Amino acid sequence: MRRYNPKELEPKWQKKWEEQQLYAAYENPDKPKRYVLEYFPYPSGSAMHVGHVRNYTIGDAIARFYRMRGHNVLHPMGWDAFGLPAENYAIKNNISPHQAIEENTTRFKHQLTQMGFSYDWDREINSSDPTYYKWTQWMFLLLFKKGLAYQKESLQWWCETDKTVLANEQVEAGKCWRCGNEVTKKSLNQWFFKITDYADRLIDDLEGLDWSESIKSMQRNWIGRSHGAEISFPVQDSDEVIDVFTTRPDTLFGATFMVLAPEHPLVKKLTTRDQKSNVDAYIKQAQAKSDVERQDTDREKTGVFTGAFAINPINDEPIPIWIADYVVYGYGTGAIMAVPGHDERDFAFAKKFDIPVRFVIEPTYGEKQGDETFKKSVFVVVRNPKDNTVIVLDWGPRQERHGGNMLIGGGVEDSEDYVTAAKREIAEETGYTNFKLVKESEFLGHGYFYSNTKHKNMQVSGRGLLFDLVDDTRGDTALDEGEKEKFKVTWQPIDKVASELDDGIHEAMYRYLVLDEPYTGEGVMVNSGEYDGKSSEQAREQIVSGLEKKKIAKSKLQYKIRDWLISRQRYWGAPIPIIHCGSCGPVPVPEDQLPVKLPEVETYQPTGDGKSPLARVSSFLKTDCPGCDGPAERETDTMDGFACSSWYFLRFADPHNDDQPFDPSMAKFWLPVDDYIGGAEHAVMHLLYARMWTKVLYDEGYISFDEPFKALRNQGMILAPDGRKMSKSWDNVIAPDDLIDKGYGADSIRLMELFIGPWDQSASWSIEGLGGVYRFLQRTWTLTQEYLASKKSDEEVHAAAETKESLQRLLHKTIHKVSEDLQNMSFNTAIAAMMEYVNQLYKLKAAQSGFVPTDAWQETLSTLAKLLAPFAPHIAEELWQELGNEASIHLEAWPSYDPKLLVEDTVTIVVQVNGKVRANIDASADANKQDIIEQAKTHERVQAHLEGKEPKKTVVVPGRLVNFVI
RNA sequence: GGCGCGGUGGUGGAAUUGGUAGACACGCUAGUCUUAGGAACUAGUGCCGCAAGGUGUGAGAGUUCGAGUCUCUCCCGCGCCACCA
Repeated sequence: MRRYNPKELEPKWQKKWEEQQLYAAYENPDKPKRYVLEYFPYPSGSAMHVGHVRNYTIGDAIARFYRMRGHNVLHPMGWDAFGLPAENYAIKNNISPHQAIEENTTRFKHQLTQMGFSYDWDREINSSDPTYYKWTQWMFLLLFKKGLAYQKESLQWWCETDKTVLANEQVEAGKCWRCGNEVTKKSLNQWFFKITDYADRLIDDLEGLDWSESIKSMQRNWIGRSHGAEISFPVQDSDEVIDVFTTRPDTLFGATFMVLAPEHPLVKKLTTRDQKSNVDAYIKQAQAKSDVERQDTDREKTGVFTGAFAINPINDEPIPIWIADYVVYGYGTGAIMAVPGHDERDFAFAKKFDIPVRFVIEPTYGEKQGDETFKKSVFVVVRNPKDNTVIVLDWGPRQERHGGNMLIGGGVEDSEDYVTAAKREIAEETGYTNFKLVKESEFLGHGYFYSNTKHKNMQVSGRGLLFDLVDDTRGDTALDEGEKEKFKVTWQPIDKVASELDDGIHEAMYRYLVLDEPYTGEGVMVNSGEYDGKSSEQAREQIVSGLEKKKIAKSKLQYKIRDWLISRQRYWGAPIPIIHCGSCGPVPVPEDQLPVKLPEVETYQPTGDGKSPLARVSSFLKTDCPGCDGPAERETDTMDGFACSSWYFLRFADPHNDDQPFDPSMAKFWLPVDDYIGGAEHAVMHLLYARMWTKVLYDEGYISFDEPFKALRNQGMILAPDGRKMSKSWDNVIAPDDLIDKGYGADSIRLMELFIGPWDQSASWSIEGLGGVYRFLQRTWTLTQEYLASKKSDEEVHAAAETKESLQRLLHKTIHKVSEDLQNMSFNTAIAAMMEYVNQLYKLKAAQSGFVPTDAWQETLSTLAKLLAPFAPHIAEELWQELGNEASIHLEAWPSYDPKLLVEDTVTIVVQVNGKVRANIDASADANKQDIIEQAKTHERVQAHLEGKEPKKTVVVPGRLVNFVI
């Protein structure tokens, strides 16, 4: 009998498939199309490990499944060869990028081939090839002509290690996405793509996409749209105006100062003579801080007064203008109106610099019912400074409009002031008598609730007061017997209380009195002139529309996303197709002169002087202006590698086109991508850029869809067996090549990648687990070989109808399960189902001591091979052909199942007594309820638990269970 | 702090509309066979218990004949964002 030897049979089939062009994609309109795409790799590392391989295994299983189901599948592969990853690899290994790409793509392609992935290699693309980047440059010119590419001198992220500027998206927590070193800022003249023009569409169109919620939210987060208003504050005794952006125009009356970012251009103009030295010193100090330092939220607020004042346009009040580094220049207008009463940062700043705080919104909580009885009230916190605890009244479980954890509270009598009332309430409700007033809230709180003691709807409005316990002298409470039981007096640690309080007013008061936090929520307007009494939501609209008429304010959407900076001061990228002419300015390279080829150079190392190495190549640099024929210079920066990957999925539809980036009819045929598979690391880089370019092409009429990737599948990471990320520095990298060498074979690796757990969850690689799936393949192999051996012995076989039927039932059940699971991408359970199936086949074989009848076994084993084909294509093909088939299994139709064979004649019914399983009985599938109940009752274990009693109630779920309730 | 995703044996993980919790695999235990090898095969394996039985899906409550699954409260872990006005 032949031994299972993947080392021999896998390369054999890989070669045959290649010769037969088995996986070539054709535009056949008779079949439904399916475009399955995995992120194309940077050929940057020395090799791929089993973590990378998972991505392609998932894609290949999907591609093969749909191919067998009669779809016209496009499953291409290429190389993201331009850009930092590839060039840094070359620098590190001291070779030219050309050579690095050549070597790495060869190695990667070999790795992919030996894994047996079904790519149409005829469509292979390489983004560093002139036939490709010609069209990347064409795309640049398209953006340029649309006014979506522009040049600007500005301060940008600069990576000193990689010696280039970076886009915002490419800086993660102040570190370069490639080398992980801290970035600095540098001012250079740079090219940008105007992605901000697409911000709204990039957010809104997420809605209809089949993407994970987490990626969508990352993109929304990144684009950072917030709704608010821009308001102009005139500067006192000056013609200057300070514009601010705020999401809370309703707090305008509470603005008691303004803050400009230290970099704000108005700072120099506004600063008065006597403040100049302070301001200059502060600016200098702010500049010295790294951006990472500046973003540290826990830092204490710093800032200085400019000496100037602005006029609050809503009430003409002069308010001081400060500068502080908690205001960032890049967002909004780089200036804010500061409302310390209703913003935590402004509050902290105001406290530190003794700036007045004005409260203009009072918290409200609860629904107003309309029939409330009004009561002037107090909300009282009693603190024990000795152990930092406070009194919380526990009114029992929180019900709809009463109960829960509360502060001390109560009504204020006509003869009392707030303090007197509060003292009385403390004594009455808790018995404590010796305490002193510490703080009283300047604002009121308004609560609407149902009083459980008075049995009616109440409105309470009043102040919050904080008392410190002097000693724990405690007299009797003044409660009726009935009242006493309604709540308990408890002492709780100070820092735990706020979120436990069940009433919004109590919480707001507590936060202000004890935690020193301002009120940032919604509420009712006060100290706001004509807006007093309105809700803050209402006032927000009305204040803006009122000022809008006077042209002082306008409602505005503000975004965090910045334009995409695409210039790179590096050699290894697509040259930006622009010529700078002294008289014509920046002129696009005429389309017929594309590509602007990357010149061969002796040294390509980045210079670090803010210019790309191309600036040293005079033959490249010097050219004639296409406009006026005068002497001119080429742009020497290259494009961000992410530009190349922003349209590659389109090129796969028509990879050899010399006249266009792609034929629109081809794009129309294949796109959008149906299944896009890759890691989550591109959430806000590639995926955002590619969506933008797609929208540009859509707007220009080149394509008929405006989202490139219908479904996005982010596979989970494969970790090393030690649970850490695979990395050379940890020395825990597992390469598929080694496993293949050891004899496991690509099929086992592929199976393991999927069986290890749900495809979208990360998992640690397990060599023992790999042994498990290998054993499964071997068992499948041996079963088939034994069958073939018995067939050849030419014995007379007796077709036992009963066995045939059980084989068929088992088979159709398995087809059903594997098909459903594949459809739902439940690869791990699909594989489990096949394992179970093979285990059962072994048992059946043993039970009948051999393979009878032959024809049913032939069908069983051939179909098993088909089910295995998307996962383990080599062994599936080998067994298929050994079973006597000529054509490739991968051209076969996916097996279908007969629903009739899924229905069992007899079913196992669970018998429960009081919900606990007591017995299993077998009953025919169509038995009626009464029969089943009778049958269940007679079971001895059931009888023991029924104890001779008649069930109070009997629940029957047909075909599943009987439950007797006694 | 905000948003998103999770929590099931020794381990990775299974469980249609609520209906036998732990499929499948790893590991472990015992056995069979063997050129005694980290092979193959057979049986067992949530926990407590000799057993009958009890108990069990992060914790607590609720709905239900019945809850891993639904509702509420809380705890823990991971990811992303965060002085963004």
